[in-house]
Amino acid sequence: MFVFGYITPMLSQFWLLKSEPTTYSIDDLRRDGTTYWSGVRNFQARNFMRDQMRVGDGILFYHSNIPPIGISGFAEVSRSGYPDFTAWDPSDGHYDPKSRPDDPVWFMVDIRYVRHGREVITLAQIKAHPALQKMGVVQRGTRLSVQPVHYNEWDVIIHLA
DNA sequence: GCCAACGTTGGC
DNA sequence: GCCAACGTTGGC
Repeated sequence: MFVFGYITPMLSQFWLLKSEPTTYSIDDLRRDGTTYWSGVRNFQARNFMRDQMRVGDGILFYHSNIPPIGISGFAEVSRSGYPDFTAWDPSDGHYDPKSRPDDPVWFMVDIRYVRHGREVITLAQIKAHPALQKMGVVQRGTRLSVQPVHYNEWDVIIHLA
């Protein structure tokens, strides 16, 4: 746990964020250092970002769709939830006229790059690991792009990576 | 490219 | 409130 410098790790929370690497990859995050996690248009995922994610929370960065599919690296929350301004821009692909600056519907957080994994922890590895069977990414039909991760799962994964 | 599962929309 | 149709997600 000292990887992240936490004194009391149980006070932190852990999350998994999905991204298609052709859209935004762990390499992009390393280059940028930090980024805002905009464009999430799912209410449950929004609620996690708006209400629960806190500065310092650990993030598993997951590459979806394009092999190698799996956890490619680690990040942390660097700013807690605030309105996703891309929803207000008609020229943005994630524009949503129901969200307005005086009454925002969609929220985002900022995240900061921490490190790459030594190699991608593949979905196949996750599926094969007895301690990781409850993770959203291995449960049928769970498509949430922002999901909570249990401390025990986080612990297993950082030791794999 | 296929397709199952999901979330949203809109008619009623 | 129900539910069919539709668009999207995301593994394979």
